Amino acid sequence: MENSITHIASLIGEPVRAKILWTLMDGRAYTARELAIGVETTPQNLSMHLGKLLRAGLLSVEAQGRHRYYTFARTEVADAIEAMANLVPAEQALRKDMGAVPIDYCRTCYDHLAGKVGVAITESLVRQKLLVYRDKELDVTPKGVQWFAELGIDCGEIRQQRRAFAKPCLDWTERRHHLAGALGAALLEKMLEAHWLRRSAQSRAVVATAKGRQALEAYFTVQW
Amino acid sequence: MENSITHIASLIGEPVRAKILWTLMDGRAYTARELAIGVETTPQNLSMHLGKLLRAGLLSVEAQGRHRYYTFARTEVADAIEAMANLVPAEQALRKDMGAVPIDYCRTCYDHLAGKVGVAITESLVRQKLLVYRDKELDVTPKGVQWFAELGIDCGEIRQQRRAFAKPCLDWTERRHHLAGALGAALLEKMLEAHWLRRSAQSRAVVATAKGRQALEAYFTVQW
DNA sequence: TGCATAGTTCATTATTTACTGAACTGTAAA
DNA sequence: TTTACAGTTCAGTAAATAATGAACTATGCA
Repeated sequence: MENSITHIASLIGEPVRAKILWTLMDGRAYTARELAIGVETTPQNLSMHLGKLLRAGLLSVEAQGRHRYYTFARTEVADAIEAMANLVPAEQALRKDMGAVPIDYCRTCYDHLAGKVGVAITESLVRQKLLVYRDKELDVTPKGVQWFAELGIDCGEIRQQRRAFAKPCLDWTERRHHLAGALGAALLEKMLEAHWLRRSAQSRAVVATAKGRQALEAYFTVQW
Repeated sequence: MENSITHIASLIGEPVRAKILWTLMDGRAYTARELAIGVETTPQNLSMHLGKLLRAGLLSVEAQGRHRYYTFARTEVADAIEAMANLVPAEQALRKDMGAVPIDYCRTCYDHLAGKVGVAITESLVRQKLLVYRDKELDVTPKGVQWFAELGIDCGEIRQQRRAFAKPCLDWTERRHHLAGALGAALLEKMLEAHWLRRSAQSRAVVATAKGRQALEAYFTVQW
């Protein structure tokens, strides 16, 4: 019923719910049971919290058999959580609070690549002048358009999407930028498709395959 | 002591504190007493809440005689609150919760112009091809650079600033974009300087002077 | 000096809200 | 149709925290 900025902030500002949202930041859908594992609470308590997030329009559910899959209702939710994360002083470790495994090396951030590898790739693309900073945004160069096309990514097509094309996203662990937006999402998708990377079972960590390591070294000179 | 995304969200998610932060969104410094008026609580309760916001690094104080002036510690705080505001469903009125006077006509949003007038000005600049949307960002055209220069605003200089140059900010009341970022702040500053606009005493409302009305009509065809 | 004002601190009370256990619905497999 | 599992709902209880009243510090002004 009641809905306001206060209400929404109070929803995020509760440890169990914050952990739920934090888990969902990888962009995948989770069942209540799966969420309960990372969050460490009882199913009925979790259900109560999910209900609140649902009623506030932050999450959406999709029923599949006896499972109910929860995801963010819209990308703005991830944006808001990101904005809050950027308020946390750098010295303070985020994962301490979130009780997650140390996934600072290679992980996803909502739907794009983050962590040391995400930052390294982004910085390599800038160094190679395939991406450039324009004000506080990122943009592909003509050379970059060609480069992405070789990977099967059509920049013109991605630009049509409603969401931001390519924006720098401040990395929580690295405190440096990695590539976000539609282009960042497309790049991660291609890398998973090409079996360079594989998502791990329960966390936001991503592991590189043997093939992937070679490719990443060749394309971006990412040190392993 | 403790500091995390949960902690920060819970700080924002309390009605009294949310109102404090909301008041400070106009970018000005307020004393505890001034804040108590809009927030409608006792000084000692307000002091408690201000202390919490202070310790979390969201606010900063400056003592001047027996007055203590509170402001946002950094612009990221305003960004985070904005991100939360954008999560509130459109049908829901924000000011209902915040108990403010209806200031949807002409008001400031942190340090730039918002409300009906803010939106009208921004849309006029786009219509006149002085500003253009690039992906999800705004940019000045060569013609726009010249136009801003006539107002005494050096776009090249503003671009040097660390903050975003020109970004569209979703207006809470209008649900349409107004100009934010360094350029938006510079424009408001110039308008106040030229006495086109005058800030009102306690609220975020801004009133146009006779001179200002004429100028706004001439430059932007803003209907009064 | 004395008094009013601005603001804070502290102990106590009141209120909110998250958690617990038990009972309940619906789907899947034996 | 029986058992197991996924998930929710609903009581009561427990824990966290915001508000209250009184006492306190510091500045400004007569």
